[in-house]
Order: sequence, then C-alpha cells, then structure tokens
Amino acid sequence: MADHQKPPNIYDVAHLADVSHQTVSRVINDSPNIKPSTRERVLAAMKELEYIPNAAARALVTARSKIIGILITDIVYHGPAGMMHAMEVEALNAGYMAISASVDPQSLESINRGVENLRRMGIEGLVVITPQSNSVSVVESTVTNIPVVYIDSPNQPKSLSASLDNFEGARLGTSHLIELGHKNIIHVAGPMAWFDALPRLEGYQKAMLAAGLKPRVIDGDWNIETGYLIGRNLDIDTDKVTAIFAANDNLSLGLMHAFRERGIDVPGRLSIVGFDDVAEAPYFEPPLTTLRPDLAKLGRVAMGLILGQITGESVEGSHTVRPELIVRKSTAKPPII
Amino acid sequence: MADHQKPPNIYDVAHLADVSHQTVSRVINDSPNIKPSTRERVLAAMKELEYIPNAAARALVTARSKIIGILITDIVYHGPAGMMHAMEVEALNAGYMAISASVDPQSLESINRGVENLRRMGIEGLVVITPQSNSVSVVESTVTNIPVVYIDSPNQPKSLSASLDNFEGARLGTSHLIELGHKNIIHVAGPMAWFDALPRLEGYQKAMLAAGLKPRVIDGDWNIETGYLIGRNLDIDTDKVTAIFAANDNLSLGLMHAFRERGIDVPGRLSIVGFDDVAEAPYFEPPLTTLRPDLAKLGRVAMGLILGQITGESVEGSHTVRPELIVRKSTAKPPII
DNA sequence: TAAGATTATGTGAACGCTAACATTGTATTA
DNA sequence: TAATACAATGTTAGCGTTCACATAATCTTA
Repeated sequence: MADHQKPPNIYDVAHLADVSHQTVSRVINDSPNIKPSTRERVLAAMKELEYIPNAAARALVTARSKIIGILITDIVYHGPAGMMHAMEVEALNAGYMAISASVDPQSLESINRGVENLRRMGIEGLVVITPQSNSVSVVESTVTNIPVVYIDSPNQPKSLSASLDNFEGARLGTSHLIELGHKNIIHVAGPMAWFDALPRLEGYQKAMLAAGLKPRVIDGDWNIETGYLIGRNLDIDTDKVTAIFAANDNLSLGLMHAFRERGIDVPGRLSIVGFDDVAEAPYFEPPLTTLRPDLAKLGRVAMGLILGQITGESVEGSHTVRPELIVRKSTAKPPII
Repeated sequence: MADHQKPPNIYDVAHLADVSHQTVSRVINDSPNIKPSTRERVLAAMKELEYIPNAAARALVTARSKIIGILITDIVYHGPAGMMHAMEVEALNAGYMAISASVDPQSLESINRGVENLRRMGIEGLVVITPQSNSVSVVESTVTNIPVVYIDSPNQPKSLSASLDNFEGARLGTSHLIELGHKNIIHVAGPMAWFDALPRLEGYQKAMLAAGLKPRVIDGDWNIETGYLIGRNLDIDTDKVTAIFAANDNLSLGLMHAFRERGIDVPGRLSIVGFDDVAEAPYFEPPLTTLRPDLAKLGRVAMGLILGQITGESVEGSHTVRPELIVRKSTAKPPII
C-alpha cells in the first residue's frame, strides 16, 4: 500500500554503479570486454535496486520479442500439459518465452483471433498444434513472415512439422496382435477429419495385408461413448473376430465396457489394443495394451525446429516421433473358436 | 523467400491515410472525436498495409504490458486445459493476454525462475495455481508491487484467492452415502501437503459427526496405484465397512480395481464416491459417483479477481466454487451384513 | 456575425533499451 | 619512448508508441 514508485531503469543502475548506461547494458547482455570489477559493481547495483530489464524496451529496439507463440487448436484431446511443459522448457533454455493461445478449431474466426493476438505480442515464431485438417490452411494463409512449425499435421513440403509416427505405431500394435496368432482383427478408426486417424488406419492395413489378412474397418471417433456403442452392437461371431485395434484408448475403454456388459471376456475371447496410453490405461479392466506416444519429446522436437528456424540454422523436412508398444493384459492369444 | 521488409508502423499508415500519426493512434485506441470519414480512411490504410500495432512500443510508453502471468506449480494433476482456456478467454475479453510458466513445485529455484521470467515480460498481474503448500510463500516473498491471486490455496487474509469448495464437496459426497443408509464410511485421504486434501477430510468428518457416525481415515495420496494398494489390504469385514469416500477419482479407480480382483462387488457390497469427475469416470467399472468441480469457472473467477485488482475495482475476500455431486453406479444402499 | 465552446487534428517529447560509433585507458611491440 | 593494438568505457540516436499540449476546424448561441 505504501510506495508504488516507478521501477528502476538502466540509468538508475548506471548511476548507482557509477558507469554509463551502456556499460550496464553490456553487463546485462554478457558483452565481452568488461572489466570484472566493473561487472561486479553493476551486478551489485542491479541487485540492490531489484532491477529487472524492461522487455518491451528491449523488444522495441531489437525488433525481437523473444517470444514463441503456441497455437492450440484443440484443447480436449491434445496439447496435454506434459507437452506444453516440454516446449516451455525447451524455449526457456534458448532464452525464449512461450506463450499460448487456445482456439476453437471449428471456428475460423476464433483461429484468426488467436493468431492475431499472438502476432500482436510480436512472436518470432509459431508452433501450431492442430490435429484437425481445417485449421492448417487458415494459419498458413494468415501467418507469413515468421516461421511456423506444425505439430501433428501431415507432412507438408513447404512448412516444417513434427508429428507422431502414427503409421508406425498402428503397424506395431496390429503386428502385436498378428504375432499372437489373431487372424480376424478389426480396426475401429478415428475421425478422418483428424490427421492422426488416417495413418493409424493405414498402419493397420499395411500390417494386415503384409500378413495376408483382410483388413476390416469400423468408423469411429475419439469418444468413449462411441467405443461403447460400437461394442454393444458389434457382431463378433459371424466373422469370428478375435481382436480389435482401436484408434485410441478412449474407444478401447468404451469397447471393453460394452463387452463386459455383454459377458465377452477380454482378453479371453477378444484382445484389444488401444493408442495413447492415457494415465488410466494400466487400471482399465483389464489393463490396456496400447501405444505410448512420447508427447514431451514431440513438443521438444517442434520447439527445436522453430528455434532452429529463428536462429537461421536451416532444418529441413519433417520430424517424427515413434510411439512405443506397451503390452498389458488386454491382449492374449486368440481363443479356439 | 522474397521480401522480408520491415513491418509497417504507425507513420506508414498515417502517410497513406494522409493524417498525422497521432490520429492513427487515436483510431487504434478508439478515441472519441474522430471524424467517421477519417477513421475509415485510417482503417483502410491499416488494412492495406496489414498493419499490426507494436506491442512492445505500446507497453514501453504506457508502462502496461497487457499481460497476465499464470504460474502453474504443478502440471500433472492440476491446471487442466479447460481451466487454462477459461482463464485465457476471460483475459482476452478484457484486452489482456495470458502467459503461463509451469514450474516444479518442489524446487524453489524453479519457482523463482518461473516468476522471474514472467516478471521480465512485464506482467501486470499474476495468477498462481499452487495446490501444494510450499510454493505460496516463495511467490509471496518474491512478487511484490503487482497483484497476485492464488488458486487453490487456503484463504490468506492478505492476498486474494479463488478456490474450490473442497469442504462442501466432501460434505456433499459423504452425506450422499449417509443418506443411502451407510454407517461405516471410510475416507481415503489425499496427501496433506496439498491444500485440497485437508478440507476434503474435514468435510467428510463434519458430515460424519453431524450424523452421529464415527469417521475413519486412511492416509493416501492422489495416485491410482495407492488406491489399488489400499484396496488390496483393506479389511472391510471386521468393522463392517460398506462405503468409501475417496479423496479423488484416481484413488477410487485403484480401489475398485483391487475390489474387483478380490471379488468384492461395487456397489453391492461396497459403495464408493470419488472426487474430480475425470473424463473417464462415467466408464469406470462401475461408473463412478463423484464430485465435479467446475474448473473453468474457477479459472474465470481467478482471472476476474486479477483483472479487478488491476483496473482498481477492489474486490475483497476469497472466492469459492462449489463442486457438484454426480451420482452414478458406484453408490447404492448398503448390503445387509 | 463575432465570441465562445466544442470537435477534430497536429506537434514534440518521452518511455527504456541497444546499435553504432567515438573516445579513453592499458598493454604490446618496435 | 613512441607507435600501435586492443580492451574498456562513453555518447548519441532511434526503435514505435502514447501523452500532454497546441492548434485548426466546426458548431453554438447571442
């Protein structure tokens, strides 16, 4: 309540340390050719005054905000905390600050507003987390003159991207079932408006065809409820289905919930593989075999790409992070039918 | 790849619109006393040049960054996306940008660094999401001269806070069990280093005592695994335990997992109430009765408090958000033992 | 229509910092 | 010791805004 005095500036520090303001600036920026004793005097003065450099002034004169923007076009399924944190740390290590805006992927206006706000802050680069198709083009057309990196978007020649190797993950999961001896394996696919869904489908198909098996796909989305409904209606006897590769853990959870209701034993009668390895997966009933994506790594990679772009180290192509197969109790050898 | 020319400034716009730079500034800031025709000319010029106001320059001269900092001291359990999003939107509506830093609550250095980084950006206010005890004092001593609001911290007379009404939530959940006819209800508590844990315990106790029942508490933490271990070892027969109020959904999930292994029917033999209403709760086996906190609202409230502080509308005291009881299948009348 | 009030616009300075150049001090070499 | 190099520091200007003030244009009202 007492004194809301103006915060100290570089001149105040200079005055106290009895040097020019430029020398203070040099100390702040670790310039060479500063006498150690001088540096210490300045440092002491900064400490005494509790001096904090004014980011705005610096950004104004250098034309570099030291801020990276993160545009999150979907909040529920993606952009989990771990990934954000990883990105933040990566940025910080390079002297950058990360700032995020979450927008509604369905609304162009929302996306535009988000981008606009980030740009107003003077971001030097942008990471776009956009698991859905429509958002990309909007961003692409809106944001020019700063580097952009996409997470989870399909590889686009013109722009950089970091993505999960969904194809390989799906192949891995499906192969696991095939190796156990399953022949009739269904894939419950994710929504095709999402980038992740298609390569997961393709990875499944690839593995099936490679083993001489016939792929069979049921359309789904990412919701537990959908898995549940599919599970309730699925006829597993006609085609002697013994395994399901679901496009994500939610679907798996819903499926298993339905099967339990129907008295279909997992994995005795039916094996299930999910995708995502959500935190609860080990405690599903039964614990779920699934693919674990290293999202933190994905975030790090993406941030690394952006920083590389900014500092001019040209990095090319698209970078991919491979998920790991986590085998739990939801998969077993097929029953003899 | 073509022209990386310097972005246009206010003078460029002024020139094109044939007015002074100050008039452009007025248009940007919606000043009164601008002739409509002039405004339109300026607006057109801004559009043509794709002019974006330079936030740094503005922040420099106004000494207001229009940025609110959010310090997240724990990333795993809290600060879920929904809350962040709500805060962001709230800030945006007031013309502010939210910027977050996530830090390790165990490391004072990490906390300090996080605060430091935020302050360097010139934040005008700070929201601290700190469900653990130790962090608060650090922030309190470090951050002076800008308003701070705590989320989920205990009510502190000197600083503002927004928090979940854990006490009331716990009372609600316990009362639900009591109303069903349960007498021997155990509380599996959360870790006491977390602010949320104690009021949940107290709310449970209050409800029990009010009904003339004897509280019985088992120490836990927030982890599924812990719930599982407790569930495996719990003797429910000696004391004729018929219900458990767990401090969160994770514990409930672990407990139920253990009970299923042991052949203890939920809710036939044992009723369970959780806390949090995680997304998977409806698909637990059985679907979990739990308390749903409106985290988005909590975020909104907190951001509202900060903005109020900044704009000078003094808001007093601490604000609380009451969770809602969601009754599902994990609770039923007690069995006759 | 002249005086005052009000609306609309312009001018210069300042915010706090760094870049570029200028100057001084100190060490090195001939 | 003088000439030179280089290290250490200082001086000035400018980044793109808004603020405070000054001025010009227009509207009232007597």
